Amino acid sequence: MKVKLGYVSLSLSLPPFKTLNYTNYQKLADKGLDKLDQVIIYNFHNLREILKYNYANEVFFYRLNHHLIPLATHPKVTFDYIKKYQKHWLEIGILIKKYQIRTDTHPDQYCVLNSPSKETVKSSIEILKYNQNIFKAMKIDGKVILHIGGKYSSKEEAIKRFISNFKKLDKSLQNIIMLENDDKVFNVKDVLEVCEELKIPMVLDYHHYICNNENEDIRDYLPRILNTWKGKLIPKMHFSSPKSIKEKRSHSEYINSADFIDFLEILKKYTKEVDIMLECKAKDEALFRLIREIKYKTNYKFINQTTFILQ
DNA sequence: ACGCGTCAAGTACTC
DNA sequence: GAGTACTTGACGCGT
Repeated sequence: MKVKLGYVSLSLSLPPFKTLNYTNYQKLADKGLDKLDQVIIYNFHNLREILKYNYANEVFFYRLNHHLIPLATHPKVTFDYIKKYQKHWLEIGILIKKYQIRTDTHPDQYCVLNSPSKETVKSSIEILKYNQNIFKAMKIDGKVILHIGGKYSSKEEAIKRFISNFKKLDKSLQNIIMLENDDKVFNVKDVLEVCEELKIPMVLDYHHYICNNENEDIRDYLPRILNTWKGKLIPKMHFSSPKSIKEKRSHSEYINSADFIDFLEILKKYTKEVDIMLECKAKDEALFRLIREIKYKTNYKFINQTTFILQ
């Protein structure tokens, strides 16, 4: 099995992205849009640096920070974040393609497609379109990873609403969405069934599976999960370690390498290839530490810094 | 330079 | 009912 590892959003070796929230934007009055422009230009620069850093360190799997363009989907702030920055988008897109970095996005908790509130669904669709727009502007095949959403007292109804709202989306939007099991409500079985019905890929989050399961054996589900990727893309999964036994839902700074290796040893019976996104507080440092430990503990054959093969 | 309150938005949980 | 966690913690203000 060939395994490629990735990390999320920020490198600890590089500066963070800048933001501008609505309150501060308003305080700036007519200078608000100028400030926003400065932040956006800075973030483009920062993202280019991160991509170069990834390439230099042979990281080929990366999740974009979705606050690259602050206030992009705010209902009261309208500005052109595509055409005006076309040159920047293309530059970023060219880097991503040149470096062959698999890139995805993961909206935050406000993107809830199955909400009973029409307004919430509407703004969630706006968030999805933002993601679609930026992928288009970069001319890359990015994907958005979503959760099913809230439970609202009935899981069944909540799932039905998700499916119904999903089917109402433009086909082009449907095509970029993948679903991930969450740590509280929608477990592996729930999400798998939805993915099978909608014929979209399922991103298995192993940490969420540990937090939220009905004592099912993951081995029983892996063939079906991997089947949702057949003929589409290399399967993608998420892995992280719990902060502590007490705070098991929180992400730890680093990956527990023994758990990770155990997981790989299970997984290798089911797929020839997988891309695994590590979700750790220590970001790329967690990735590099995990690699050091894997090299020490196993005889996996490394193709490059972050890609290896296990028999 | 640093600490603290705040931030557009949803949902679910604890106290 | 208020506070908090989720997440990508960053910004601005007061000291």
